[in-house]
Amino acid sequence: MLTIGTLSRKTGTKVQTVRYYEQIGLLREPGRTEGGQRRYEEADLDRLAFIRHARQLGFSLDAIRELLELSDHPQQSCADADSIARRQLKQVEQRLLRLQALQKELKRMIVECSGGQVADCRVLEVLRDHSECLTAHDDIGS
Amino acid sequence: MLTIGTLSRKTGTKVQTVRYYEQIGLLREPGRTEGGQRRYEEADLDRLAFIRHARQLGFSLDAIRELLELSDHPQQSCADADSIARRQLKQVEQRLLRLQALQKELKRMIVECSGGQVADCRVLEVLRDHSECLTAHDDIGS
DNA sequence: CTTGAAGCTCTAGCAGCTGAAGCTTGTAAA
DNA sequence: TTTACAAGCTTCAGCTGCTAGAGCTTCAAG
Repeated sequence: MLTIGTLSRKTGTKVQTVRYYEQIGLLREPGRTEGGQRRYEEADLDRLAFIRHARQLGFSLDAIRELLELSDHPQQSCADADSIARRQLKQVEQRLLRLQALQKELKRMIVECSGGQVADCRVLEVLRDHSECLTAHDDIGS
Repeated sequence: MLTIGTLSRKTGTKVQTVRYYEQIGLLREPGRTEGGQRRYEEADLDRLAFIRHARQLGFSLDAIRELLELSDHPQQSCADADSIARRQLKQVEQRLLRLQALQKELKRMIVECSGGQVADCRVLEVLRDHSECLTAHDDIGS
């Protein structure tokens, strides 16, 4: 019999977020006290921990839904879970490439301006003139 | 006299997005034809290009607002622009670290499951058991 | 003069939460 | 047993940065 607050504390999830997960169907509707407060079981804690862990690894809620679906049916082939993880890895690697490009660009922008005026500011200059850009960055970095 | 479509094409911004930038005050309200269609000048194109470029470098719209504010007042010291860029770089570097950790973790998760069943799936196992995690990842990776 | 692309406004929706208002319940100490 | 107050509840709105769609009007070329 765990309160929502306990779940929240044990998993580092905000109380509202727990309720939100219930609302979107990631967590089941738990039992209630007579007064209407939620009371959870250990299994709910595990499930929430699973969700949070997956979120920390960057999985979307939809991907997590799939993963939970899979782990609820242990007979199936695990190829699906594997492919979800691979998809995820691919995304992460793409983001890494983009961020590395941005890092390079930003470092290049930041030169000592030691009291100079905005008119001569390298930072603004680089932003103003895309052609100065070393890196082809055509997508919005997230 | 540029149409919104021209601006859109030249900067790779969706038409809706241009109107959105106007709505939130990043772009000025342009002149209109008698029929009510927007007509822009070259300066608007430059400003939009600046905005898009900054977005591509990962600056938030708020940061961009500040940068535009600065570049509109060329007398000022450029220390502010520099510090915005540095802040941005710091953020990028933090994200990089996180993503690198995630990449490591995901790679570790993905082992050949060669037709195995979900019950033995490493991917799900790792997600289920946080303690298997090599990396301390306590924040949500975006 | 007609056609069709491109423009317009307005509204709603996406992910993934988060905060606040205003109320009720649970629990532990006095 | 009463009372105080933390923690729960629901509902709604808002965040970022767009994007899509409905349903209409305007512009420009042929």
